[in-house]
Amino acid sequence: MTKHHPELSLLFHALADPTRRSILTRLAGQPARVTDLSEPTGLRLPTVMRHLSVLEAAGLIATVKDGRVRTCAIVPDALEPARTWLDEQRSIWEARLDRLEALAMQAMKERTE
Amino acid sequence: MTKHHPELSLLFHALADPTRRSILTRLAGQPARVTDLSEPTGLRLPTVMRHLSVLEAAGLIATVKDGRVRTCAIVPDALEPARTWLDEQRSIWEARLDRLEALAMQAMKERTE
DNA sequence: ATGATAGTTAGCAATATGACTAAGCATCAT
DNA sequence: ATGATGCTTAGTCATATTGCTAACTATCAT
Repeated sequence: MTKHHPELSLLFHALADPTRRSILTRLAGQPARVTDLSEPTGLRLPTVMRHLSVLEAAGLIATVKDGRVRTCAIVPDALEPARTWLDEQRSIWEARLDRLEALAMQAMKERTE
Repeated sequence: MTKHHPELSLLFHALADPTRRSILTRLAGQPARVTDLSEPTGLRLPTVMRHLSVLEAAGLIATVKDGRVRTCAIVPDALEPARTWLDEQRSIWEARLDRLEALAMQAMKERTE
């Protein structure tokens, strides 16, 4: 157990920044050039580039350069590992709750005997 | 749009660290003392404390001190905001895919005319 | 060929992160 | 009352993050 999941770390880290999340939601609407992403955020181009490379390293976006224009788009399935992990945890955490409940019922039962 | 979600940032940031994820899965099994969490990770107590305070700030765990022992436990619903955000994104991203698909079909249709 | 446009690279500054040691404080057991 | 135990605080260190400016490269339009 306790596996290393560098992929998950990259993903969650990428999602932890509000600027990057807003870039993602922007790209969810439609692909965009780097400059298009710079304007609404009010950030300079190099700063946006940094965020894009973090997103790309996490597999959340893909980019292609055509002439001097780089176009960025979301990678639809990229969120799956995060979702999967959250779901796994939820089921484990719920199982724990069920056990607690069972213990509580056992305790009540014993008290009435 | 483009709301600030400090809560989400804290959550994702907390989940981005493998040590913290392993602490969470450890706690999912059963509550534990700080020392119990220190041993398997091989980290010193102050380091574990730091991670615990990050987890607590994100609302992922709750701790109580009884005598000199602090007991840590997961907060079952704490992952919900993350799950909700991921689900929202997925539905938006999928809607975008549907639109792309519609466009592609339109293009094919026009080509055959 | 010149200038404007789009992106990139390099480097800086402030702050945050993640680990540690050393020392302190508050119990608990004897 | 004393020592061991469990946590806490303070302070250090190395590295990473997030923003910037300035200077560079590559393309496109004229």
